[in-house]
Amino acid sequence: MGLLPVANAVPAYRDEHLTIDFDRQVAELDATRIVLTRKEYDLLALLVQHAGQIIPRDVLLQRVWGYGAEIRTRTLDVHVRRLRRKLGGYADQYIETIFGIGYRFQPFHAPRYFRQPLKPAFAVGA
Amino acid sequence: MGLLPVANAVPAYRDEHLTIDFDRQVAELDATRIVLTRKEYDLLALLVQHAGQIIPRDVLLQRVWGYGAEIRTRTLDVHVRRLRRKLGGYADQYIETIFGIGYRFQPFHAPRYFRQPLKPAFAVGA
DNA sequence: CCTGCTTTTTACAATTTTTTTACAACTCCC
DNA sequence: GGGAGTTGTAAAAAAATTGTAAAAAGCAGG
Repeated sequence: MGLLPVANAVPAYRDEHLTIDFDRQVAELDATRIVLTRKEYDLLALLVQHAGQIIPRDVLLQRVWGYGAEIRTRTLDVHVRRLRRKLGGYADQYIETIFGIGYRFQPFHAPRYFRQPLKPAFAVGA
Repeated sequence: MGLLPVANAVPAYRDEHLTIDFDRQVAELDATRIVLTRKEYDLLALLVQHAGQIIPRDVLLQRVWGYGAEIRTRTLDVHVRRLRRKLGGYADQYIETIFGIGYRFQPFHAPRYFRQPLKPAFAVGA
């Protein structure tokens, strides 16, 4: 008699502060539910499901919004901002901006992003 | 044991204010019978039998009305409204709207679905 | 075919979410 | 440091969803 879609059970994401139940589409931060709108959830879920990987803007816009490369919009930035707010103080720990490329979700303890200088930059003195 | 075997005895729902006898298809609010039409009862029963779970609109329309995804109607909203009216002052405690998804019945004391005010994000660092 | 009740539709108001806009702030490279 | 390009942000505008009252449509029993 199972009538509610419980078909494909995707394992939840969980770390020290954040839990995301992909089946129930529910997120918790420090054991308190954070209420996400659909787009917010979709975006967060996509990022978290690829934790540690940089996801380019155009991929996010394609997967969450269905937008093609020709569309110019700031809605991704705005949604990232709202997500970050809802992630409270851990926001920048979790969602990194990869300048010129896109965004990356990192588990709480993961090493942060540092851009690789193109030149070896050995000039120590100054 | 029981001299009068009850066919399929589904345990009734019961909380501080509301009782629903699924076998007799009868509901009581604060010990007073509330008269429900068939559709109203079907809808309430489905929600209550999955108390705590969000049930999407399309699932409700499928299960109670037999409608497929292509049908566009407001009858679900109207029935929810009438149910709420009959649930008196507890209405919004019991039947939550999950925007963009569907509805959820919550037992009287269950934690509610509400949006916490996004506070200005305390500096979390140690 | 009336009558009373239930259900659905309609039309619009209210609410919530999403997108756009406009500008500030930032990054990178010269 | 300066400038072009990118991202952050608040606020307004637009779009989508839900709430509601009232009319219309169905449906049984007489």
